Amino acid sequence: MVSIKDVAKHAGVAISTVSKVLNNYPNVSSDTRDKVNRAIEELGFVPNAVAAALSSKQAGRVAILIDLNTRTQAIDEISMQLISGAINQAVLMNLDIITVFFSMIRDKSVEELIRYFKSQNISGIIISGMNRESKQLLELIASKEFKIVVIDAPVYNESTSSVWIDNEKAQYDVAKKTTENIDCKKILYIAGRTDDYISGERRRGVERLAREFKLKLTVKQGEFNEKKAREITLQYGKYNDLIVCASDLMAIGAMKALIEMDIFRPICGFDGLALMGYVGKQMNTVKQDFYRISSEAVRELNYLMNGGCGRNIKLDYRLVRMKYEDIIC
Amino acid sequence: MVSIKDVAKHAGVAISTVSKVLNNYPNVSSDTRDKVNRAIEELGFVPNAVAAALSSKQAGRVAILIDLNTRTQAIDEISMQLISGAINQAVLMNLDIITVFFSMIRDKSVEELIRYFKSQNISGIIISGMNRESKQLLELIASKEFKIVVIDAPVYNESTSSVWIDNEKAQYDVAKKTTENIDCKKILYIAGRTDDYISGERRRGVERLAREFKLKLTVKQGEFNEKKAREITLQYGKYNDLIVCASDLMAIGAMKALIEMDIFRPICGFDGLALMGYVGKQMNTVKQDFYRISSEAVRELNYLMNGGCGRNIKLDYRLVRMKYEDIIC
DNA sequence: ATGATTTAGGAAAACGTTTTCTTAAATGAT
DNA sequence: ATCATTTAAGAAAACGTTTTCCTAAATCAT
Repeated sequence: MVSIKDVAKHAGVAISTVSKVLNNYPNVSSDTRDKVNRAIEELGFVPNAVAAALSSKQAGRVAILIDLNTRTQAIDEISMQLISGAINQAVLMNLDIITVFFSMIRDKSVEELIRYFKSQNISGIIISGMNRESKQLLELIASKEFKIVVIDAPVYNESTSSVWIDNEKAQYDVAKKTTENIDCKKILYIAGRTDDYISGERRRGVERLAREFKLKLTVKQGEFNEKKAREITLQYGKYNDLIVCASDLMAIGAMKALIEMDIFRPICGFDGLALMGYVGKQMNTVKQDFYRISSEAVRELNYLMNGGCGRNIKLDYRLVRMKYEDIIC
Repeated sequence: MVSIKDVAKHAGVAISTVSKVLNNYPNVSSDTRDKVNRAIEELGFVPNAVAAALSSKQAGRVAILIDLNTRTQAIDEISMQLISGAINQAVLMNLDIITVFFSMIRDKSVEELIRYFKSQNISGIIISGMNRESKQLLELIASKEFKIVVIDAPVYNESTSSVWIDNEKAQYDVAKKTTENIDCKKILYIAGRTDDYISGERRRGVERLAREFKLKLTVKQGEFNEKKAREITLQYGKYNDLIVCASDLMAIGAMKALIEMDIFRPICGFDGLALMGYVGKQMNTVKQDFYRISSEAVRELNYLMNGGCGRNIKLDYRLVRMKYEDIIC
């Protein structure tokens, strides 16, 4: 392996000079710079990022945590969007990013998590999908040992930021919009996982709607689970005028149930998955731009790691009607 | 940051002794071992993997290459399966794995690719989805600078292995099975991307079937693109008795076309995506176990990196009829 | 022309490990 | 009891960088 030492010798300069050229330091004459660059070229030298990371005490790496265990189509789509957004932004900002998958760290204690991050020189973390599995992550966030950006949960201290959309308002909006064209007295709400932060928010949104318009609201726990949503709909669907689901996946479950029972009820979902383009029915939903969300998260993490103070970044969403033609590319 | 030096001082031993304890070297008395372990405990010491990687000249890291640019549902699902399988296997084998996304390296020359891998201390690579974007990767494979496992393309030299399923036979099998219950004289085959290795294989499979059973075969290039498959089906679907597609996604496109034209033709797909459970129609397809494929790839890479010689690992597939109940979990 | 300031470039320490030698102590064989 | 062998543990070099400090030369102001 050809090292900086070889380059220095070949160019007839000191190691430190090569390093300065490599890192675009000012105090190098263009003569020397050329000489060094020529040597680099001739020797095919590639700087070793591992050594550089060890040597420089600078910030360290950024990690994005992705849940690998929840195996559903919907999660695949969201995860990949999050990953894409984060990586592209990181490349743009020249950050060393690493994708860490939950299965690698699941069931580990906070200490072990911290261990892992420390051992990997990770000092900035992006966390999405805070839920019951993430209790440890919450502890991690509280510890202030790292700079952290949380997606969709406005919990923060000075070393933590969050990137989120207003789930309460979004749920309200999409449900309201769907009621507008129909005669709606009774709403069935299929809620998300009880201990998910966003579940509470969304539920409050539909509750506010019911209150404001004096609608009868039935709330059932769907756990973000398609099958469960189907069962709930089979049981309660026909007694309601509208079925509001806290996720697209559950909306699909509800739709299947309606088809089975051969009745029609309007449904609305939440997330704006491309998957919705494949289910054959149109549906109102809240389209979240996960790609954008995680790009923003990376940008915010960079801000934190450069000494910025924690804050909440609110992003917008769009109400859309999903159908085949909207999605296919 | 507490380092091995602090541990040594605290335990009253030399640095090298701590290192020996850390790496379970034999020549350490249990007394010393205990002393060191106590110090590690008390100081909350976490070994720095970066430093260790720099110091030890050992094998280096494993990378799995995932394409991030082809933005479709199907790819999301396959990618996530590949990632899951690889990561879980790597954790099991205690390998340091890193997921590298194509967008980070796309449009870069082979030299730059090699640069990247070198700089990241990567010496083993898993490559999937060899196609026109991957020409550079082919060069990389030829270079023998790294140990490489290619998924679904049996190209190898002594430092390269491949993990694959018999695409020719699988395409033959699924198409044959679908013909069995119908009166089939004419087949429309919607092929994959011309320069994809697997496309050629699959095409040969259906050609063999046509030859053996004296069927009229019309082959059109679908490019693994749903929209294109839809268009092809709109144009040629009604003149054929069976539509065989080189991927599930194209099968979905074909299905949409049939629905639009309000005619029925049996269709078969390829891949066994969970997505197929959402499209509302049953379809025969070839189920590939991508999770298993990439676990095997990691195992094989480990074998190569330990001095093993390149070889082909053939995995099996299953013919399945995909429908809602099969998929939902 | 002189002294003060800037600048280019080098020497060497540091980052946190692993690994190779060495040495002193402990054990074994006679 | 002596010498040979094994064993535990430490010293120090190495890995490939970055960074700090220093020196000599060059530039500037007077």
